[in-house]
Amino acid sequence: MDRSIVLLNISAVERETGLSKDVLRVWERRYGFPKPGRDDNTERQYSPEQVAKLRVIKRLMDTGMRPGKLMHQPLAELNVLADTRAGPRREATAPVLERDVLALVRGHNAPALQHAFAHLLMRQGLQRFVLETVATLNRAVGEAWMRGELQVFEEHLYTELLQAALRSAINAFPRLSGTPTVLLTTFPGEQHGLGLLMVEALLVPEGAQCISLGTQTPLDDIVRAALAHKVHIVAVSFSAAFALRQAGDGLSELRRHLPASIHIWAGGEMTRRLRKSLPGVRLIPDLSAAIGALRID
Amino acid sequence: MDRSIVLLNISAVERETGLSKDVLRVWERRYGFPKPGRDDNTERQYSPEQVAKLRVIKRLMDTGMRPGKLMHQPLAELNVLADTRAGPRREATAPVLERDVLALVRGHNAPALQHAFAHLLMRQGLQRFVLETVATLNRAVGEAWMRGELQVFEEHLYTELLQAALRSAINAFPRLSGTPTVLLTTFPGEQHGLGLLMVEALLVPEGAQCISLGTQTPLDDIVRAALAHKVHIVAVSFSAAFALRQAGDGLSELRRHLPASIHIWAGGEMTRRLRKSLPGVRLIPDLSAAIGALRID
DNA sequence: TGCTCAATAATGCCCTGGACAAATTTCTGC
DNA sequence: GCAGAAATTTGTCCAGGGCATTATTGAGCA
Repeated sequence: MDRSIVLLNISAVERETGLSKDVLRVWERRYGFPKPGRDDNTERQYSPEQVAKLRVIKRLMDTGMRPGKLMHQPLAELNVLADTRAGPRREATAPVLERDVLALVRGHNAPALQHAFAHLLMRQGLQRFVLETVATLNRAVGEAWMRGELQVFEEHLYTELLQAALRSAINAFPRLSGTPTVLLTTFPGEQHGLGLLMVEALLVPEGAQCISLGTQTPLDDIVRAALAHKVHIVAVSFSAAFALRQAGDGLSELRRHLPASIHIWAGGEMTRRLRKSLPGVRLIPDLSAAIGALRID
Repeated sequence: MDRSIVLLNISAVERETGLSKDVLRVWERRYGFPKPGRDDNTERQYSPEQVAKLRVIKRLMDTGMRPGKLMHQPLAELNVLADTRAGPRREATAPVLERDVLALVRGHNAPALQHAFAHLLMRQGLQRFVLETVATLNRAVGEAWMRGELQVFEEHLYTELLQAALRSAINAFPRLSGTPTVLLTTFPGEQHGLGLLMVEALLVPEGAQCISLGTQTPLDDIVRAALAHKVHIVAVSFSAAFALRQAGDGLSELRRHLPASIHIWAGGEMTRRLRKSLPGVRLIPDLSAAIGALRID
């Protein structure tokens, strides 16, 4: 095991940060950051520190901040910003629970974490678990990550075990042939599937029949699937990181290609940043809105 | 709902085909395909037909063919190639089963498909289900897709329901604190998680303790996770589409950063195309090899 | 002061065309 | 028939320019 510093080339940085090569190069030209070293062949070589800072910048931008302001701040300043941004901590809500679960994540105690999820789920029931516990925990995990208190792999383990717990619980419900039928998926480029699972977990107990296509379904195929399965609602989920523009364009496109009788829901963190209104698309900025929407649509 | 043809810009094609913008542009320059139209702003606008052909080309290249040979063939020729490539159909193995399941997929009968998976799983047991049924079905689904007999959304539904079935079954096993401990994940850029789930489904009944991080864990974090969880084996999965070069580099890097006492497994379709040998990395070209490796390592 | 609309700045994405290294295939001499 | 050299193929990177969209600022007005 050697300690040599691992330098990353531009496509590795693209993969790891979600920032395109074009953006990385244009930032360097315009802002002077990141200014990677060059290898023998004059190709960019990014240091792990640069990548770490880029990740934080990306995360802050996903909450609506602009790169010009962030680029020259030292990492410490960025963390302060992140803290401010996070808003007041709601200590009262469920601080003990959050702390306990975060402790398990940080302690790398997979069995205990799995057990904790199962336990909470049983005690609260699926819907309450999602609405109260999961929503809160997700926020806590996101904020901890932003403050640098959580490694990427720790977040991965959290997400993975949570997904496993939700999926098992959903599967335990008998598959009703009830109404309405909801098609769940994300657009190409959006790889976070936890949101889909959470929505499914809310809707299935309401008697809805959910058909999930997983993540990243091409637009054409969403349309085809909606028609083939004769669904009443198409629900698309977006994480905070998803490009606003793509989302807006995609949703309009979807609206144009689906018959008016099929409702479109757009949910997830990103939808709170959407400015322009999308006629014929129902925004579901928070999870509880999903259940409400179900009763209307 | 309008019928206007949907043209895609270059980044949409990148997302939908997995071919980078650079590759799309250089193919156009070198081979004259794809030659998209241009919009008012002289930006590339790809037709759905071009994208469909690109998808087939990509899939053929993932089996080892070279672009220069494929680029000028009409779509029909490519499909013939795909057929040839697929090798002799093993009609004898489980043709009825394959046909039945494929019929359910094509009939968009989600409840029946879910039921079929659950039924087969119960009858065969988890390991046999994975080794015999799932492996065969995956091949059949892949080939059907290549022949154009399956839509993307149909493949998505298949994958999604299969994953749900596997996850439930895995969850049903008591989480043993047994040995060895195996860390499962994929490299950044590899978003197919079905392989991970299949390996987990094989190992858990053997008494191994599996910790899955899901897909796309940065290299550094794989190392950190392996150390934090004190695992004996790190297993990384690659779909056929994964870039050979990246895989090789990444695995060597991983080997350099992990203590020698931790074994590294590389599995998935891609590993069959790997040429150069990777010292200290065990290749698991097919699933049954995983169980064998477990008994050795 | 507060508000609307226009001017300005910030930002992301696309483009061209050149270069090079790694991998693969073809050629050559034995 | 085969090892090794030469040629070809292929993916990725680079520089630097341009433009459309979005956000911010400023001006005029109620």
